[in-house]
Amino acid sequence: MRIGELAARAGTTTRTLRYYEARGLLPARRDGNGHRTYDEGDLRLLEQIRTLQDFGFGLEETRPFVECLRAGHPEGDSCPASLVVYRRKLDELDALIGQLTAVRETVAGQLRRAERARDELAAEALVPGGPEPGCELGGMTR
Amino acid sequence: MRIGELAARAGTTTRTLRYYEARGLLPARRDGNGHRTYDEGDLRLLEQIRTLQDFGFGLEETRPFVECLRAGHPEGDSCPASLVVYRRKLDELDALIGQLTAVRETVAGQLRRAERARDELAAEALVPGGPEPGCELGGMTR
DNA sequence: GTAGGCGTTGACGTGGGCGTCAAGGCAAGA
DNA sequence: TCTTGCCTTGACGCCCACGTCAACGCCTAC
Repeated sequence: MRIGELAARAGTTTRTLRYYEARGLLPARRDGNGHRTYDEGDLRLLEQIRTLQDFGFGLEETRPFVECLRAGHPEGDSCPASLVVYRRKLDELDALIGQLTAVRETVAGQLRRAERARDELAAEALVPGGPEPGCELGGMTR
Repeated sequence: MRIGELAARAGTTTRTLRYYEARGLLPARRDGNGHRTYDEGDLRLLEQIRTLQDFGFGLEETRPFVECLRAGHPEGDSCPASLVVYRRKLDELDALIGQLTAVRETVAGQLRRAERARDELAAEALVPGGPEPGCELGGMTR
Protein backbone atom coordinates (compact mmCIF):
# COMPACT_ATOMS: atom_id res chain seq x y z
CA MET A 1 0.00 0.00 0.00
CA ARG A 2 1.33 3.45 -0.90
CA ILE A 3 0.89 6.75 0.89
CA GLY A 4 -2.21 7.93 -0.95
CA GLU A 5 -4.13 4.74 -0.25
CA LEU A 6 -3.17 4.69 3.42
CA ALA A 7 -4.17 8.32 3.82
CA ALA A 8 -7.53 7.67 2.17
CA ARG A 9 -8.21 4.55 4.26
CA ALA A 10 -7.37 6.40 7.48
CA GLY A 11 -9.28 9.53 6.46
CA THR A 12 -6.27 11.78 6.54
CA THR A 13 -3.82 13.32 4.06
CA THR A 14 -0.48 12.39 2.58
CA ARG A 15 0.98 15.55 4.05
CA THR A 16 0.05 14.33 7.51
CA LEU A 17 1.70 10.94 6.94
CA ARG A 18 4.90 12.54 5.73
CA TYR A 19 4.81 14.78 8.78
CA TYR A 20 4.43 11.79 11.11
CA GLU A 21 7.36 10.12 9.40
CA ALA A 22 9.49 13.24 9.77
CA ARG A 23 8.68 13.19 13.49
CA GLY A 24 9.74 9.55 13.66
CA LEU A 25 6.26 8.45 14.60
CA LEU A 26 5.32 6.39 11.56
CA PRO A 27 8.38 5.41 9.49
CA ALA A 28 7.79 3.84 6.08
CA ARG A 29 9.58 1.30 3.94
CA ARG A 30 10.45 2.31 0.38
CA ASP A 31 9.88 0.47 -2.90
CA GLY A 32 12.11 0.48 -5.95
CA ASN A 33 10.90 3.92 -7.03
CA GLY A 34 11.56 5.48 -3.65
CA HIS A 35 7.84 5.52 -2.92
CA ARG A 36 6.71 4.92 0.67
CA THR A 37 5.17 1.51 1.33
CA TYR A 38 2.85 0.62 4.21
CA ASP A 39 1.03 -2.48 5.45
CA GLU A 40 -2.06 -3.19 7.57
CA GLY A 41 -0.04 -2.84 10.75
CA ASP A 42 0.80 0.73 9.79
CA LEU A 43 -2.89 1.39 9.28
CA ARG A 44 -3.46 0.16 12.80
CA LEU A 45 -0.76 2.47 14.16
CA LEU A 46 -2.18 5.37 12.21
CA GLU A 47 -5.67 4.73 13.53
CA GLN A 48 -4.27 4.75 17.05
CA ILE A 49 -2.60 8.09 16.44
CA ARG A 50 -5.70 9.63 14.89
CA THR A 51 -7.97 8.44 17.69
CA LEU A 52 -5.76 10.01 20.33
CA GLN A 53 -5.38 13.18 18.26
CA ASP A 54 -9.16 13.45 18.14
CA PHE A 55 -9.13 13.31 21.93
CA GLY A 56 -6.77 16.27 22.00
CA PHE A 57 -3.56 14.35 22.67
CA GLY A 58 -0.42 15.97 21.33
CA LEU A 59 1.60 13.99 18.82
CA GLU A 60 4.32 13.20 21.34
CA GLU A 61 1.70 11.86 23.72
CA THR A 62 0.67 9.28 21.15
CA ARG A 63 4.18 7.89 20.89
CA PRO A 64 3.96 5.46 23.83
CA PHE A 65 0.79 3.98 22.34
CA VAL A 66 2.37 3.56 18.92
CA GLU A 67 5.50 1.98 20.33
CA CYS A 68 3.39 -0.32 22.47
CA LEU A 69 1.54 -1.58 19.41
CA ARG A 70 4.77 -1.92 17.46
CA ALA A 71 6.20 -3.98 20.33
CA GLY A 72 3.52 -6.55 19.58
CA HIS A 73 1.02 -5.79 22.32
CA PRO A 74 -2.65 -6.28 21.48
CA GLU A 75 -3.62 -2.67 22.27
CA GLY A 76 -1.81 0.63 22.27
CA ASP A 77 -2.66 1.06 25.93
CA SER A 78 -1.39 -2.37 27.00
CA CYS A 79 1.82 -0.77 28.30
CA PRO A 80 2.40 1.17 31.54
CA ALA A 81 3.76 4.21 29.71
CA SER A 82 0.42 4.59 27.92
CA LEU A 83 -1.48 4.42 31.20
CA VAL A 84 0.76 7.16 32.56
CA VAL A 85 -0.23 9.33 29.60
CA TYR A 86 -3.91 8.53 30.17
CA ARG A 87 -3.69 9.60 33.79
CA ARG A 88 -1.77 12.75 33.02
CA LYS A 89 -4.27 13.68 30.35
CA LEU A 90 -7.14 13.10 32.76
CA ASP A 91 -5.52 15.44 35.25
CA GLU A 92 -5.01 18.05 32.56
CA LEU A 93 -8.60 17.72 31.43
CA ASP A 94 -9.89 18.07 34.98
CA ALA A 95 -7.79 21.16 35.55
CA LEU A 96 -8.86 22.70 32.25
CA ILE A 97 -12.54 21.92 32.74
CA GLY A 98 -12.33 23.41 36.21
CA GLN A 99 -10.76 26.62 34.95
CA LEU A 100 -13.23 26.95 32.10
CA THR A 101 -16.15 26.34 34.42
CA ALA A 102 -14.92 29.03 36.79
CA VAL A 103 -14.51 31.47 33.90
CA ARG A 104 -17.94 30.53 32.63
CA GLU A 105 -19.51 31.40 35.98
CA THR A 106 -17.61 34.67 36.18
CA VAL A 107 -18.67 35.71 32.69
CA ALA A 108 -22.26 34.68 33.40
CA GLY A 109 -22.19 36.84 36.52
CA GLN A 110 -20.81 39.79 34.57
CA LEU A 111 -23.53 39.39 31.96
CA ARG A 112 -26.26 39.34 34.62
CA ARG A 113 -24.78 42.41 36.30
CA ALA A 114 -24.50 44.31 33.02
CA GLU A 115 -28.06 43.42 32.00
CA ARG A 116 -29.37 44.55 35.39
CA ALA A 117 -27.50 47.85 35.11
CA ARG A 118 -28.91 48.37 31.64
CA ASP A 119 -32.47 47.64 32.81
CA GLU A 120 -32.13 49.98 35.76
CA LEU A 121 -30.94 52.75 33.49
CA ALA A 122 -33.92 52.16 31.21
CA ALA A 123 -36.34 52.26 34.16
CA GLU A 124 -34.71 55.43 35.41
CA ALA A 125 -35.21 57.04 32.03
CA LEU A 126 -38.91 56.15 32.12
CA VAL A 127 -39.48 57.60 35.61
CA PRO A 128 -38.11 61.16 35.66
CA GLY A 129 -38.29 61.40 39.48
CA GLY A 130 -36.53 58.04 39.81
CA PRO A 131 -33.82 56.81 42.15
CA GLU A 132 -31.26 59.06 43.75
CA PRO A 133 -27.89 59.58 42.09
CA GLY A 134 -24.66 58.16 43.46
CA CYS A 135 -25.46 54.49 42.90
CA GLU A 136 -22.19 53.36 41.38
CA LEU A 137 -21.76 49.68 42.16
CA GLY A 138 -18.28 49.09 40.84
CA GLY A 139 -17.28 47.34 37.67
CA MET A 140 -14.85 44.66 36.57
CA THR A 141 -11.50 46.36 37.04
CA ARG A 142 -10.00 43.38 38.90
CA MET B 1 2.75 58.63 31.57
CA ARG B 2 5.00 56.80 29.12
CA ILE B 3 4.84 53.26 27.88
CA GLY B 4 7.12 51.70 30.49
CA GLU B 5 5.16 53.12 33.38
CA LEU B 6 1.81 52.11 31.93
CA ALA B 7 3.07 48.60 31.29
CA ALA B 8 4.37 48.31 34.87
CA ARG B 9 1.15 49.67 36.37
CA ALA B 10 -0.94 47.25 34.34
CA GLY B 11 1.36 44.32 34.97
CA THR B 12 2.18 43.80 31.32
CA THR B 13 5.01 44.63 28.93
CA THR B 14 5.83 47.43 26.52
CA ARG B 15 5.83 44.91 23.70
CA THR B 16 2.22 44.11 24.48
CA LEU B 17 1.21 47.77 24.45
CA ARG B 18 2.90 48.39 21.11
CA TYR B 19 1.14 45.31 19.80
CA TYR B 20 -2.24 46.61 20.95
CA GLU B 21 -1.52 49.92 19.27
CA ALA B 22 -0.56 48.18 16.03
CA ARG B 23 -3.90 46.37 16.16
CA GLY B 24 -5.65 49.71 16.64
CA LEU B 25 -6.91 48.68 20.06
CA LEU B 26 -5.02 51.16 22.24
CA PRO B 27 -3.68 54.12 20.23
CA ALA B 28 -1.30 56.52 21.96
CA ARG B 29 -0.55 60.22 21.76
CA ARG B 30 3.06 61.24 21.16
CA ASP B 31 5.20 63.80 22.95
CA GLY B 32 7.90 65.98 21.43
CA ASN B 33 10.39 63.14 21.35
CA GLY B 34 8.02 60.81 19.54
CA HIS B 35 7.49 58.84 22.74
CA ARG B 36 4.08 57.35 23.41
CA THR B 37 2.04 59.15 26.06
CA TYR B 38 -0.86 57.69 28.04
CA ASP B 39 -3.25 58.88 30.73
CA GLU B 40 -5.36 57.26 33.44
CA GLY B 41 -8.13 56.56 30.96
CA ASP B 42 -5.76 54.46 28.91
CA LEU B 43 -4.89 52.50 32.04
CA ARG B 44 -8.59 51.84 32.46
CA LEU B 45 -8.87 50.61 28.88
CA LEU B 46 -5.83 48.44 29.30
CA GLU B 47 -7.19 46.88 32.47
CA GLN B 48 -10.39 46.08 30.62
CA ILE B 49 -8.45 44.35 27.86
CA ARG B 50 -6.29 42.39 30.28
CA THR B 51 -9.27 41.22 32.33
CA LEU B 52 -11.01 39.86 29.27
CA GLN B 53 -7.79 38.31 28.00
CA ASP B 54 -7.47 36.48 31.32
CA PHE B 55 -10.94 35.10 30.69
CA GLY B 56 -9.77 33.71 27.36
CA PHE B 57 -11.30 36.40 25.15
CA GLY B 58 -9.47 37.02 21.90
CA LEU B 59 -8.14 40.52 21.31
CA GLU B 60 -10.83 41.33 18.77
CA GLU B 61 -13.47 40.28 21.25
CA THR B 62 -12.27 42.94 23.66
CA ARG B 63 -12.73 45.70 21.10
CA PRO B 64 -16.42 46.39 21.80
CA PHE B 65 -15.64 46.78 25.49
CA VAL B 66 -12.78 49.19 24.82
CA GLU B 67 -14.81 51.26 22.41
CA CYS B 68 -17.69 51.31 24.87
CA LEU B 69 -15.42 52.76 27.55
CA ARG B 70 -13.92 55.23 25.12
CA ALA B 71 -17.43 56.36 24.17
CA GLY B 72 -17.78 57.55 27.77
CA HIS B 73 -19.86 54.74 29.23
CA PRO B 74 -19.23 53.86 32.87
CA GLU B 75 -18.34 50.22 32.16
CA GLY B 76 -16.96 48.34 29.18
CA ASP B 77 -20.05 46.15 29.16
CA SER B 78 -22.52 49.04 29.23
CA CYS B 79 -23.07 48.64 25.48
CA PRO B 80 -25.16 46.05 23.62
CA ALA B 81 -22.23 44.94 21.48
CA SER B 82 -20.37 43.89 24.62
CA LEU B 83 -23.35 41.87 25.84
CA VAL B 84 -23.43 40.09 22.49
CA VAL B 85 -19.79 39.11 23.00
CA TYR B 86 -20.55 37.92 26.54
CA ARG B 87 -23.35 35.67 25.29
CA ARG B 88 -21.35 34.30 22.41
CA LYS B 89 -18.47 33.54 24.74
CA LEU B 90 -20.80 31.77 27.14
CA ASP B 91 -22.05 29.60 24.30
CA GLU B 92 -18.51 28.81 23.25
CA LEU B 93 -17.52 27.95 26.80
CA ASP B 94 -20.53 25.68 27.21
CA ALA B 95 -19.73 23.88 23.96
CA LEU B 96 -16.07 23.53 24.85
CA ILE B 97 -16.74 22.33 28.39
CA GLY B 98 -19.21 19.81 27.00
CA GLN B 99 -16.70 18.45 24.50
CA LEU B 100 -13.93 18.27 27.08
CA THR B 101 -16.20 16.53 29.54
CA ALA B 102 -17.18 13.95 26.94
CA VAL B 103 -13.52 13.35 26.07
CA ARG B 104 -12.70 13.11 29.75
CA GLU B 105 -15.28 10.37 30.25
CA THR B 106 -14.07 8.50 27.19
CA VAL B 107 -10.46 8.60 28.32
CA ALA B 108 -11.45 7.59 31.84
CA GLY B 109 -13.29 4.61 30.36
CA GLN B 110 -10.29 3.63 28.28
CA LEU B 111 -8.06 3.85 31.31
CA ARG B 112 -10.38 1.62 33.35
CA ARG B 113 -10.58 -0.91 30.51
CA ALA B 114 -6.82 -0.96 30.02
CA GLU B 115 -6.20 -1.39 33.75
CA ARG B 116 -8.71 -4.24 33.92
CA ALA B 117 -7.06 -5.96 30.96
CA ARG B 118 -3.69 -5.59 32.61
CA ASP B 119 -4.96 -7.02 35.92
CA GLU B 120 -6.61 -9.96 34.17
CA LEU B 121 -3.39 -10.76 32.39
CA ALA B 122 -1.53 -10.65 35.70
CA ALA B 123 -4.06 -12.96 37.35
CA GLU B 124 -3.87 -15.34 34.42
CA ALA B 125 -0.10 -15.49 34.82
CA LEU B 126 -0.49 -16.41 38.49
CA VAL B 127 -2.99 -19.25 37.85
CA PRO B 128 -1.52 -21.60 35.22
CA GLY B 129 -4.87 -23.39 34.60
CA GLY B 130 -6.66 -20.05 34.33
CA PRO B 131 -9.39 -18.81 31.97
CA GLU B 132 -9.86 -20.16 28.48
CA PRO B 133 -8.26 -18.37 25.53
CA GLY B 134 -10.23 -16.39 22.97
CA CYS B 135 -11.29 -13.56 25.26
CA GLU B 136 -10.49 -10.61 23.00
CA LEU B 137 -12.78 -7.75 24.00
CA GLY B 138 -11.92 -5.23 21.33
CA GLY B 139 -9.82 -2.12 21.66
CA MET B 140 -10.12 1.54 20.69
CA THR B 141 -9.93 1.40 16.93
CA ARG B 142 -12.96 3.70 16.52
C1' DG C 1 3.58 12.01 -28.07
C1' DT C 2 1.21 13.55 -24.35
C1' DA C 3 -1.90 13.97 -20.74
C1' DG C 4 -3.16 12.36 -16.26
C1' DG C 5 -2.32 10.60 -11.93
C1' DC C 6 0.53 8.98 -8.62
C1' DG C 7 4.78 9.83 -6.05
C1' DT C 8 9.17 12.69 -4.32
C1' DT C 9 11.69 16.73 -1.58
C1' DG C 10 11.91 21.40 0.00
C1' DA C 11 10.26 25.48 1.60
C1' DC C 12 7.09 28.82 3.07
C1' DG C 13 2.31 30.03 5.25
C1' DT C 14 -1.22 29.74 9.07
C1' DG C 15 -3.05 31.55 13.60
C1' DG C 16 -2.52 34.50 18.34
C1' DG C 17 -0.14 36.99 21.25
C1' DC C 18 3.35 38.24 22.06
C1' DG C 19 9.26 37.43 23.14
C1' DT C 20 13.56 38.72 21.64
C1' DC C 21 17.03 40.77 19.32
C1' DA C 22 19.23 44.73 16.36
C1' DA C 23 20.39 49.36 15.70
C1' DG C 24 19.69 53.67 16.88
C1' DG C 25 17.95 58.40 19.47
C1' DC C 26 17.53 61.40 23.47
C1' DA C 27 17.99 63.06 28.27
C1' DA C 28 19.86 63.01 32.94
C1' DG C 29 23.46 61.92 36.35
C1' DA C 30 28.61 60.90 37.84
C1' DT D 1 32.35 62.70 28.48
C1' DC D 2 30.57 58.60 29.31
C1' DT D 3 27.24 55.63 31.07
C1' DT D 4 22.64 54.41 32.12
C1' DG D 5 18.13 54.07 31.12
C1' DC D 6 14.35 55.04 28.77
C1' DC D 7 12.39 55.27 24.24
C1' DT D 8 11.87 54.32 18.84
C1' DT D 9 11.05 51.08 14.51
C1' DG D 10 11.69 46.78 12.18
C1' DA D 11 12.13 42.15 11.77
C1' DC D 12 12.43 37.45 12.97
C1' DG D 13 11.16 33.48 16.42
C1' DC D 14 7.85 30.64 18.83
C1' DC D 15 4.30 26.87 19.22
C1' DC D 16 1.78 22.91 16.66
C1' DA D 17 -0.08 20.24 13.20
C1' DC D 18 -0.30 20.45 9.35
C1' DG D 19 -1.90 23.27 4.23
C1' DT D 20 -0.16 24.76 0.08
C1' DC D 21 2.86 25.58 -3.63
C1' DA D 22 6.89 24.63 -6.60
C1' DA D 23 9.43 21.75 -9.49
C1' DC D 24 10.36 17.48 -10.60
C1' DG D 25 10.17 11.93 -11.64
C1' DC D 26 7.78 7.59 -12.91
C1' DC D 27 4.17 4.82 -14.99
C1' DT D 28 -0.02 4.10 -17.60
C1' DA D 29 -3.53 5.01 -21.02
C1' DC D 30 -5.01 7.04 -25.10
